Amino acid sequence: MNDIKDKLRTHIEKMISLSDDEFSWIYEHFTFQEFKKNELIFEEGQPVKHVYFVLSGLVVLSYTDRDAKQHLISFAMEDWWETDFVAFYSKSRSTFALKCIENTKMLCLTLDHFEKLCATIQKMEHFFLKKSIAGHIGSQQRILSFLTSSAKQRYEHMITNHPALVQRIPKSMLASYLGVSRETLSRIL
Amino acid sequence: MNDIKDKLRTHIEKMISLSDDEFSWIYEHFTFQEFKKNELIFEEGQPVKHVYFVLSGLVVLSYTDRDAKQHLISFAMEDWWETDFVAFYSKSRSTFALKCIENTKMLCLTLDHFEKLCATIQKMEHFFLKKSIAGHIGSQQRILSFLTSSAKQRYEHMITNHPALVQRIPKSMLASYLGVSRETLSRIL
DNA sequence: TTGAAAAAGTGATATTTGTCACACCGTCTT
DNA sequence: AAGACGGTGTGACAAATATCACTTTTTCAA
Repeated sequence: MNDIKDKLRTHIEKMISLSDDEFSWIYEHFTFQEFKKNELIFEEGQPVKHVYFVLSGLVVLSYTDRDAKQHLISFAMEDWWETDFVAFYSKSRSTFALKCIENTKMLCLTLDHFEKLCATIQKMEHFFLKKSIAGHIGSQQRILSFLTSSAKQRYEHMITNHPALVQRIPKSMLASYLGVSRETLSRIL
Repeated sequence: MNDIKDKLRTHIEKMISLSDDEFSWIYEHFTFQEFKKNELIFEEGQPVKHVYFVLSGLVVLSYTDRDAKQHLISFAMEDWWETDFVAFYSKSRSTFALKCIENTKMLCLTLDHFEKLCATIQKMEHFFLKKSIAGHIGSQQRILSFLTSSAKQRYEHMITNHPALVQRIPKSMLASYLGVSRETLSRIL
């Protein structure tokens, strides 16, 4: 249990510093959950009650279009925060699914607790602002890669920038994340 | 001048509420700047000292690749915040250029002032967190459009969701923003 | 008013990528 | 050991999009 607390604390303290009391109080607002490989955390049409902090394992956020084709929006591994942010913040139903690629341990934070943390400890609002900005910048970089790069270049970019992630996912998933067909990715290699 | 103050205040108060004193103090941290059509606000390689709040007009954030080809990352019109966020937050040099498509009036906020506002008035940190989340969600939607949609569908999506913007920019720019060639967009219409 | 520059349309062709069909391989279960 | 299944590779062909060259239209300033 203490390694879980440490993991969250170390993560938050990369950006802000907290007293023992502050951290203990913060930690009380999270719940722990464990999921097995291939298990669905939530799926399309369901309410999204939490934002998830990944302690270990790997999850993927996906969208299924009218033709039942799956599109992978993002992966989240250790130290990442993930959820369907639209559904989470507006307390509405998800347009995405969140699924485990590996056995995964997560800390879960409800919107009410998220807002309570932000309102009570300003440093936490600051922390989440920084996280959100980083997320925004990451998304902008991905958009730029769609605008400027061929499928091959996007693949090579993944290999150099996220080699650990590439090792852990089947190539068919990587293809979907990169926005190319499985077959095209196979020929690119 | 008062219409400028009102514009900013109305914008911020859509999300949080402020006393007259609070707003006046906040407003003092901004500087006003006016640019002409086609003027560069900053370009690749320059430091980015401000985040810009667009009062009126239209600007575009762009990236130029090794082949000197321009790619349009985002547009910002009235009530939008824009800058090269990487360069702004890290006080480093820009990889993007910010250019005026129309005569544009903006309010400018330095990083130091941004941080001072956030640190002093928690509501402002809350405001910027909400803005950042909205930006992140917008980027994720755009990524999803690259994953799921053809050029034609992306174009139609723009027409229905940002008709005002489409009217104000040349089709060649719209093409670049959508990630297709000018000629392909022309044939799609 | 007119001429230059910018923006937009179009035909011909090349390139990239998707789709479908099928083969191959390893793992897991029974 | 046999069969089922997921993941992957590949050939043939179709569809989408890029590129190049050129024309037409629009805009705007001298």
